Amino acid sequence: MSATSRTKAEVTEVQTGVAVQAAGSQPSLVEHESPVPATLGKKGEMTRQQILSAALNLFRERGFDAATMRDIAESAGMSLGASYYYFPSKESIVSAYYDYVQQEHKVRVEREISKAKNLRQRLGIAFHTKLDIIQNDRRLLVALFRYGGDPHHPLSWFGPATSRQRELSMAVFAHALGDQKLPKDVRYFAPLALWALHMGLILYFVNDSSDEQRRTRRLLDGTLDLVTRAFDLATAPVLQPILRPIRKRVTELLTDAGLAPNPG
Amino acid sequence: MSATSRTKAEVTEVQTGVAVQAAGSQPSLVEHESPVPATLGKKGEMTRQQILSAALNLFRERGFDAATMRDIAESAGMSLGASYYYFPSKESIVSAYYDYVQQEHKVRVEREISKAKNLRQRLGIAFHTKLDIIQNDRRLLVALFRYGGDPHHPLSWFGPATSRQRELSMAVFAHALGDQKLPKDVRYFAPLALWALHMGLILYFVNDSSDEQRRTRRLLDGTLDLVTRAFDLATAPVLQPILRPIRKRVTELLTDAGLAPNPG
DNA sequence: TCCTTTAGTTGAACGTGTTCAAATAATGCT
DNA sequence: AGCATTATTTGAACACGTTCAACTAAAGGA
Repeated sequence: MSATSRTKAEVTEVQTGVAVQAAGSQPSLVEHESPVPATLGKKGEMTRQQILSAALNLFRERGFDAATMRDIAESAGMSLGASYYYFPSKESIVSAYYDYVQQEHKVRVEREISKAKNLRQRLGIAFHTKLDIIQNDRRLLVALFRYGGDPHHPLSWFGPATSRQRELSMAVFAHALGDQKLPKDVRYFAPLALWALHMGLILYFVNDSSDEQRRTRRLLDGTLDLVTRAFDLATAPVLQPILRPIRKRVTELLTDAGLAPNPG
Repeated sequence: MSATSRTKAEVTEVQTGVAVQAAGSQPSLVEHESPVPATLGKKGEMTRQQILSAALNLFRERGFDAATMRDIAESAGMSLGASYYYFPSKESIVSAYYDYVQQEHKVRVEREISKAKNLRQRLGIAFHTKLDIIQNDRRLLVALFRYGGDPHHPLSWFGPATSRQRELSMAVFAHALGDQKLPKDVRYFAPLALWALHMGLILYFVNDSSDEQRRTRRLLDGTLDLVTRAFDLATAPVLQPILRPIRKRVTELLTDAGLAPNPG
C-alpha cells in the first residue's frame, strides 16, 4: 500500500531526536519577534533544549493545556521566569518543535525518496513520513491550529512569521514531485495544493482516535491515489481543451487572491 | 457579478438584529454541556441578550481578546460572576452569535433564493448572504477558529457539540442547490463540500484586510463560477466513463473516513 | 586583577478566564 | 400570607500565561 516504512523504532527515534539534536542548526520561528537574545551561549542552548524536552514530555503526557508553564519550568529545573528567557510564549515551544519536524521531514524525504519508483510512491513517502514524525505528538499539535484564524497573531497560518515554515514545507513537496512531467501552471501550484492537503490531513490526524491513527493512513493512501490520477488527467492530451481554460482561471483567481507562492 | 445585494443598510440591520431578536427560538450550541439552567425566566432571557449585545459591541470595538469578561459584565450592568450564569465561557458567546448567524442565513436565503435564475445565482445568494451577515464581525470570528483543531474542546469543528450547527448550515446549501439535476452521489456530498468551501472562505475573509473585504468577494465569485462549471461537467454524459469511477472512489473514501453526512 | 558588559535567573506581581459557596430575589404552591 | 423552591447575583478566590525590575554569574578586555 504505502511506500513508506512506519516502524515503532522510527517513531521513538524522533522523540529522543528532538531533545538530543544539535542545537542552533535550524533557525527558530520565534526569533522573528521574540525578546530572546540573538546569541545564546553554549550553556544557554543546553538549557533551551532542556526546556523543550521537558515541555514535549509533559505535552505528550497531559496534553498542551494541562501542562502548565510552571510544570515545565520545574521539570526543566528552573524558575518560571527563566523559561521565558528562552521561549517568548508557551505556543512558541510547540513552534520550535514544529521547526524540528520540518527539518526532520526534509531530511527523511531526501533520504528515502530514491526508493520510490513513481509519483504515487514519492507522494506516499512525502506524506507518510510527515505523519510518522508527528505520530505520537497529536496532543501538542492542537496548539498549532489554535491561532490559525487570527490574522494578528504571530503564529497565524497566514502571517509573515510563518511564511518561512510554509515555504520550507512546500519545498519538500516540490522535491517529492521531482521531474514529473506536468503542465507549467500545475507544477507551479502543486506544492501549495499539496501543502494545503497535508495541513488538512494533519487536522484529521489530530482528531483521529482510531488505533494508531490507521484511519488517517487509509484516507491518505486513498487520497494520494486520486491525486496521482488527477495529475495523470491533468496531462492527458484529450482533456486539454477542457482543462486548460479551467486551469488558467484557477491560476488567475489564486494569484488575484494573493495565494500564489512567493508573492514577495 | 453577484446575484446578491449587499447594501450598508442590510449590514446594520444585522448588527441591531442580533440584540433585538426574539430569544429562545433557536437552541444554543452551549446547552449541550453547559451549566446554564434549561429554563431561563423572561427576565433571564433579557439579561442573556444584554450580555450578548454588550459582548458583541465590545468584540467589534476591540477584538475578541482585548474585550475582557469583566468589561463585558460591566457593560451589561452586572457582576463578573453573573455573566457566567448565562454563558459558560467567553467563546460560547461567540458561539451564540454564530447560532444567530446560522438562523439569519437560513431566513435570508429562503427569502432571496427565488430571485435567482440558475444554479450559479443560487449559489451566489447562499454564499454572499453569509458574508453579508458577518461582514462587520471579523474581529470576533477568530474565536470560532481557535479551537477547531482540538478534538476534546466543546467548540471543536469535529466535535458532536457542533454537529447540529454544521447540519443546519449544510441544509442551507442543500436548499440553494434546489432541484438541480445532479448525480446521486454528487448531490449527497455537495452540501458538505459547499460547507467546507464556505468555511475556507470565512477563514480567508477573516484575514482579508482589503477594503470591505472585496478581495474575498472576488475570490468567491470566481470560485462559484468554477464550482458551477464543475457541476455541469459532473453531469456531462461524455465524461461519465472517466468521472463515475472517481466519484465512486471519493465516496468510499469519505464514508470510510467518517466524513459522510448524517453518520448517526 | 579589577571593571565592564553580557548572559542567565529570580520571585513577585499583573490581568486574564473561570469557579463557587453563599446571599438575595423571584416564583409558585397551599 | 407564608413557605418552599427555583432563579439570579455576588464577590472573593483560583490557576493560568506573561512581564519585569532587580539580582547573580560568566566572559572578556586592560
